[in-house]
Amino acid sequence: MKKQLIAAVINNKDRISYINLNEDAQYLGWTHDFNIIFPDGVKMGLDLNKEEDLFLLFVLASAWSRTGQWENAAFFTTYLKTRKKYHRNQWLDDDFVKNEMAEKDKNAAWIVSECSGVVPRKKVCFRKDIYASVIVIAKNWNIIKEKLELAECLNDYSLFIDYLASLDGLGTGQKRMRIKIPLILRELRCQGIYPSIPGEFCCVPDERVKAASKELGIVLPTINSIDSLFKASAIIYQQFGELYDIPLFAYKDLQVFGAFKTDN
DNA sequence: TTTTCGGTCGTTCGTTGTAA
DNA sequence: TTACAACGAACGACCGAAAA
Repeated sequence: MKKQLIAAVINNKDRISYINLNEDAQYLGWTHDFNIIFPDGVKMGLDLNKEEDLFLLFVLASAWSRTGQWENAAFFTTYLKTRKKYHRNQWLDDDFVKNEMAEKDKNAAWIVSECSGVVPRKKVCFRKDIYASVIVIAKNWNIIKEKLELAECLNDYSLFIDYLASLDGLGTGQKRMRIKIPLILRELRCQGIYPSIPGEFCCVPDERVKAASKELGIVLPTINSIDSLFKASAIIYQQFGELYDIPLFAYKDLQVFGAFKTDN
């Protein structure tokens, strides 16, 4: 069953936007290529060597750390990238943020109409509460970078994880970000920025992934702490290795395509 | 007919409480 | 301590009714 799922992922890499595999079926990361294409033909992606794109990675993770379809977070990040709204100073300016919030619906409609590649399943919406989170990232940006570098130096990523998980307001309201922290680590690992990040830290056990795990009989702990989060991540990594959580995330989409059938 | 409004439902989190 | 279920927050999606 697991082998069939992995085979389905590899065989359908060109049909599903977020399955970014190279010729050797090596996973390149979600942000390597969003498969969202700008009118000038340029493809949306993040180059995490660049500071502004690294900033957007955190924005993506925080935006994704909320209810709603993943396309919302992806298009929000795409919008910020194409309009060059990825400098921390912009987000420390109240008027800039107010203006962004006031025009969020217009901007969401605009970016979807401009781009091709990914067809959102539902109407794309920029949630009004993500703006406060971008401000939190901007305010703490220098420390975030320091913690990341320190973690790499000491080869102890729990320093970075614990810090990020302690920041109020990266989730909805004053809540913290948790479930998408492994996404940040995975992208940094996949793009070779910090290759020493253990793969066990890199799998996201979100609702889609948990539901697929359950159907496949992969038992994950209930996630209500950093500890249980990374326990779940490690189990997924054990199962799918360098494909991380992608097979589980893609499970339902592959079934819809008829690319993967369950026996029962 | 088209647009706006209002209420309900669904979702995906993080947190809290409880029992093993 | 650890594991798990239940809860509540914070939205958006959806749909039908009312207004324009």
